[in-house]
Amino acid sequence: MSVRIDETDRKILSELQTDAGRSLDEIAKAVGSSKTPVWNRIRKMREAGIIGPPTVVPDAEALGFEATFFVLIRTSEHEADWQRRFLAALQARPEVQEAHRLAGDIDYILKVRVKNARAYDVFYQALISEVRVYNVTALLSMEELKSTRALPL
Amino acid sequence: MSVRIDETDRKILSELQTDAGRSLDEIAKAVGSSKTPVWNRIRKMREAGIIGPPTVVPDAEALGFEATFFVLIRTSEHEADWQRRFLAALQARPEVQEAHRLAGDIDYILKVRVKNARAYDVFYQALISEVRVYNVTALLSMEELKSTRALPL
DNA sequence: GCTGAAAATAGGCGGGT
DNA sequence: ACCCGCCTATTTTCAGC
Repeated sequence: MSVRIDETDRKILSELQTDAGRSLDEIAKAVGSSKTPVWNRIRKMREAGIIGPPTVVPDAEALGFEATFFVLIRTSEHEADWQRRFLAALQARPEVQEAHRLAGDIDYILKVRVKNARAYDVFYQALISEVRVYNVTALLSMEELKSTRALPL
Repeated sequence: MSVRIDETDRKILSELQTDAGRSLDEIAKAVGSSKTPVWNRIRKMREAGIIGPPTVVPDAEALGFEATFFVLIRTSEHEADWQRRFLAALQARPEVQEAHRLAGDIDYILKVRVKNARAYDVFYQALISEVRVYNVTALLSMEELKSTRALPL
């Protein structure tokens, strides 16, 4: 399932992940190639699922999402059914922007974006009423120092 | 500096943050409006900085970035100069995808994406050689259950 | 697999309502 | 402020090399 990506593909991705709004001509010039081959490579990478659709990142602060929490979760339950319900709950809640299953002491970490601390409490109460967790620690972000999804290609 | 966003703007943002690749006509139809007003609203939101340029999210796994760490950092140093250097180090390192200054016990959390555990160690050694930290805990992600930057508008 | 051009489509802009 | 249609740029396809 691993895909072979050459240097040109990497350059194209690098351009797209910083600004996908430019014309093919500009991107082609930036990577030292021409329109058609660049277009073909992008199409192939889309089909291979290496890149998703272009998206726009809204400014959370400007839209009133002023509270970000990182939530560390321990659970004592590790049965398949519990996991399935927990996963479904995370997927269903739009305030959960990231969810990872971890190795070690802490079982899960979530990144939760909400309008304010009050809204976090609503989320938290709803979550623990849906699935049983052993211990939850919420870390409140005071300042977002960096936020990107760009990979160092 | 707060911007007034009405229901139509919210709908447009909602469309754009899931797929910015569709034509203006399609988006206009989806939000129940027409080309010109939608275009004007998008332009205004871009100018106001509410949305950045369209970008494409590459599939990290497919590109060989197979290790994600969440790094919890405690420090004893809180002088302005230390903070400045720490911030500069984070900005300069492309493997740092997120960095937040926290309230409470733990001072900072980072999300670090690297090719493998070995690469994380390289990053870690480089970081602690640049800035002094008191305590570092790395949480290794076993599975990315959810990852989005979309806001619930 | 690249080039260049042709066809299809969407962005951008002005006038009208 | 929105709707409509024109013009232009860009995307997408397809021939030939």
